[in-house]
Amino acid sequence: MATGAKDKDILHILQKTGLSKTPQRVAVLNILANAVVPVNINSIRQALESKIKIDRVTIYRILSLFKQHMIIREITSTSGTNYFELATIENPVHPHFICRNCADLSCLEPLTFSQANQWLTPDKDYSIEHIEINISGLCASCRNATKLQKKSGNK
Amino acid sequence: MATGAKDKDILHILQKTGLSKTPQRVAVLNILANAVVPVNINSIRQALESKIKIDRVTIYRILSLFKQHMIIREITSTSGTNYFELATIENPVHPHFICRNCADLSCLEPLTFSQANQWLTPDKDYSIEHIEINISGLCASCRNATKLQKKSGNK
DNA sequence: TAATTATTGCAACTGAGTTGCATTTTTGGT
DNA sequence: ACCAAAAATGCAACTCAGTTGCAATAATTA
Repeated sequence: MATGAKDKDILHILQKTGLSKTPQRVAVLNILANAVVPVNINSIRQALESKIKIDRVTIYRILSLFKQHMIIREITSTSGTNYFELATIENPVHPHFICRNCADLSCLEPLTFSQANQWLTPDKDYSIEHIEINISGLCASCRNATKLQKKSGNK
Repeated sequence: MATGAKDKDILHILQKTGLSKTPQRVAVLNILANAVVPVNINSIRQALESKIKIDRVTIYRILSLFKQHMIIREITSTSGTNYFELATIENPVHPHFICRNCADLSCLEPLTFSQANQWLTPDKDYSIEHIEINISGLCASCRNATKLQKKSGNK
């Protein structure tokens, strides 16, 4: 996202959803709103440990709450921990790329829900609520690093 | 898949990849080859506990090995545990549907790797090796159950 | 068949995510 | 601004998936 969201915007989001605006929630939402790439719990903790007292359980609960209220989306990753990103109209559902080497997660070109929905719905016995597209391989930097390693003859 | 794979086919797969054919590997591969839907470790354990002595660590190691040798694909699920399915030409990469209520996983219409690749590749700095599309919502039976609950006034 | 190599089982561990409960903080009415 | 009720947080302890080290066992080969 990296929209440079201001505190005013953050408070507005919480107010709109009827959630009480505790320092912890504001802080977590701040991180999510200013994140360039989706973040996992560890990076949230790390970013907050110098700024505010917050327990990891609290972060889990806040993220769960935000997800319930559709403020954020959860991205299932193969790397063991899940990632989160702000769910706004400006940031629609899109595929993600996960490097199998460094486990870095990045966003790919967005597609609208209805596009994806239409594309892969043969029948409609079930109801589609969430589409998640995860792509893995090697990111540019890991790819180059691998090439260099091969050239220099390292393992 | 449910291709009704015979023991002969199973042994052939192992032989082709140069893996030694231990009873444990044959047993696990048998389950995967005859599974109608992708299976997780727990269902593999359950299916095998009356047939053969096998430790859960061994199952993890066998699955990891099969994945390395491209015999199977791993499906990341939001339900906490991952699923596995046979990776054959007859069973190409395809989206999966996970019910948010009962966590049942089922397969949707397949799409070729190149279709998906072409569709969502804006640039090619990174190298795509694996595409995973997970869709969640309510499956037909959970959807109906929910409707019934609402009608009868239960929570 | 013996020796080498690979595989399995067991125990113990790590790390993500959850739960119960006491304490603290918000909130809403006065 | 204050106080009671309700909600949120912190802490400890837990569950469960997946991993690691190592000794015991089974498969391969010569």
